[in-house]
Amino acid sequence: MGTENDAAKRSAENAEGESTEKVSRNFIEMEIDKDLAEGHYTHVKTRFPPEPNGFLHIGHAKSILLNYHIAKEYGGEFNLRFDDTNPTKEKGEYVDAIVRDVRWLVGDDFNGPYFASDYFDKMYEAAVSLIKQGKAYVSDLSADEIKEYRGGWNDVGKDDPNRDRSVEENLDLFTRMKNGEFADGEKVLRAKIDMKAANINMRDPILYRIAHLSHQRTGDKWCIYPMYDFAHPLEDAFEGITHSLCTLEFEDHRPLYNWVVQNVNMFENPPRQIEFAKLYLTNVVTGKRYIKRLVEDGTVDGWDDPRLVTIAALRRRGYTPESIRRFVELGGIAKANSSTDYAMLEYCIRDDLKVKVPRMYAVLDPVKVIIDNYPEGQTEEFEVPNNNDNEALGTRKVTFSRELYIEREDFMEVPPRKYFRLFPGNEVRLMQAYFVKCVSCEKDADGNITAIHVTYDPASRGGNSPDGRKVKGTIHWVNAADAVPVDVRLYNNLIDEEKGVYNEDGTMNINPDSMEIRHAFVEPAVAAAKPGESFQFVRNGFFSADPKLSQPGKPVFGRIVSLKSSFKLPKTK
RNA sequence: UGGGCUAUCGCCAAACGGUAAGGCAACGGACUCUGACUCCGUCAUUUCCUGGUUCGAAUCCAGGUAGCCCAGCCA
Repeated sequence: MGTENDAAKRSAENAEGESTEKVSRNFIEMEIDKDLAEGHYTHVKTRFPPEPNGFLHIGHAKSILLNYHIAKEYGGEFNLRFDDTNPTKEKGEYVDAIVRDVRWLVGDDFNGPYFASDYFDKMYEAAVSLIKQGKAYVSDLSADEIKEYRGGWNDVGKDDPNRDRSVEENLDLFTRMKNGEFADGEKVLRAKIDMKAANINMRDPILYRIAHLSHQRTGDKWCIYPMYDFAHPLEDAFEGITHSLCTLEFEDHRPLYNWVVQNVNMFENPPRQIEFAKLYLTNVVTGKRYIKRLVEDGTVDGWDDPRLVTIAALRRRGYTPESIRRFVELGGIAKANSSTDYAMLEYCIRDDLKVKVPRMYAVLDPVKVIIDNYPEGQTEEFEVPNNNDNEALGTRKVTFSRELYIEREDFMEVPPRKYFRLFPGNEVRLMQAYFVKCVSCEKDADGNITAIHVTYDPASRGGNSPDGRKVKGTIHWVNAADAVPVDVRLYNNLIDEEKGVYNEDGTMNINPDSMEIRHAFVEPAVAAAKPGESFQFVRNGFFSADPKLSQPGKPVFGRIVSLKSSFKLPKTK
């Protein structure tokens, strides 16, 4: 009966991957094939290297899964490594959140987590090696001066006045930087490359800066911290990464990446960086500072608000790791900037949950139905399948009696053409129960429908009439006597899609109606849901008991995704 | 305006000189105890544009055009 679909079970299945036959190889696979064929590498090792400065979102899922699948495909390894080289931005709590997200997506099938900060000693040695080779020097220039000396796109840079310091002096100065003899910003270590390079990254990039800050993991051991462009290639190389997959904005950094791994003289077979396009979704907020603002101003109730597309939010909403993997897989890997339609994500979760979860009855906007010719006080039970497309999900009993609830939108006093549901004189099937025919309705003083009167055909018990009579409409219902009231949240896009996400002035176009709360009636089996448990509410979509909102014995449901529908009610009111 | 990258259906995306895959979306229709699912069908004579090479070009060449990224002691 119960569906024990918990994260642990999902994770355990993660490693297998879907059996989707791929028609062609992406450009990264082709590059790796070539590397292997030409003998540049004998194996493959990848990594996902987040900075622990915020929550991961759907875009990161692409990176995680790409790196993971590439490694698995070639029988290689996959590392999770935190790029924690800047203590001003990083927090330990993000480490835990990120590990949880990665684990949710790929299970325990990764090495690590490792930390860039664990390599600080070796990075320091690498810097010393560059200094000794005359390839790095300590600069006295201020940040502003360095910026000025670097020059712009249309001109070349000027040499740093300290560029030709002796090795001895550089060694001494760098040691003293490390020892804390200088204040923040007073000195930096720069690579000696080419101030005239067209690629600005190569104009003597900064390797180390001074920051008298306590680091999450290394405490006060260091007051100098390596810059990304120096640290990252080294981290990759230290770990024996072969293919360092990153996003397009780092293309300009690749020459520097190569310069570092080649010039520190520590690696005989250094890694190679390959860039791919980020995954963007249409009309969603992924920017950390924007999400932060939404959290802070209370527009959403945290980084895992189900309307967000952080991995934590998707998980809370009821998305499965399988659906995310499928989504990423369908999107493919390429170098063209693109924005995937949100409908693709919705397709993936519907497709995944379709046969996985039970299909039950929940009436989101209830109106009472009275079966005039059904004996008062009589009750009967129907045994109904939990999922017509998955017998393994078993059956359950639903009780039926004279008074029921149905959806308000399943009745119309004056129906438009092609309306198959209940209206005076029309007969419909109450799902799995009986045919009923509408006789009348009651209204309050304002004209609102308060009850609908029908008669039932006892011969149609179970939902079919022995005389072969057909009905065009089948509607779901719950028994008024034992239906359980629960709150159900319907989500709409957080963003006003007409206007797009961002405005020129940095504000966002928030949809004021991104959440509707419905006081619904559900059948008892649904009310017994455990947090995180998902269902299809027949004709209403897929729903999950929100783990953050649900209390023991009192679930609060959120809609993961609606069902597709080709039915459009003509405009009324 | 210098450097880097990218342009193939509404949205992703294959095709690697041999005559435009596939998915999502959409739209028809069949089926249906979910207006869902499923199933069938439609959906690029043309690949940003203009020339050129070739028996043959989305693929090669030349010249344009458009978009994205880069001037942090962020990653």
